[in-house]
Amino acid sequence: MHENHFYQKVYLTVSKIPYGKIATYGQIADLIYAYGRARQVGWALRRLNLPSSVPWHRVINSKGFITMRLSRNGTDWIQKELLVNEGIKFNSKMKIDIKKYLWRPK
DNA sequence: CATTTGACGCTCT
DNA sequence: TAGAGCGCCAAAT
Repeated sequence: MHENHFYQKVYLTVSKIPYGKIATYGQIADLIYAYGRARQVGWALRRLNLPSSVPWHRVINSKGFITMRLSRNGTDWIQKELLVNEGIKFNSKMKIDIKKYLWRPK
């Protein structure tokens, strides 16, 4: 099916984010030539069965926050823990300095 | 089949 | 963390 192809491209691109770096949903969409489909990138990551070899935790929203939602069933907090383990700092508002950690693929 | 929801993000106010 | 409105569209209801 077509959407599976979309998901595979998401996973492949997310897998390229280096340790200690982060990317945004919109950035991943851009990289797979799916401009405007940031929301679907989120859907693709939500579908992963954890633990996963795909570094899903390195994708955050464009505001520099992890999207905290009850419906994530705790995976939002797991995401924070994984990022902290990679040396990523959060300020008192739980915001990440995107400029400092953003992955800039060459 | 219709409507709502949501791991998004941009513009305008 | 401003917040509302809108476009996006797969999945859930």
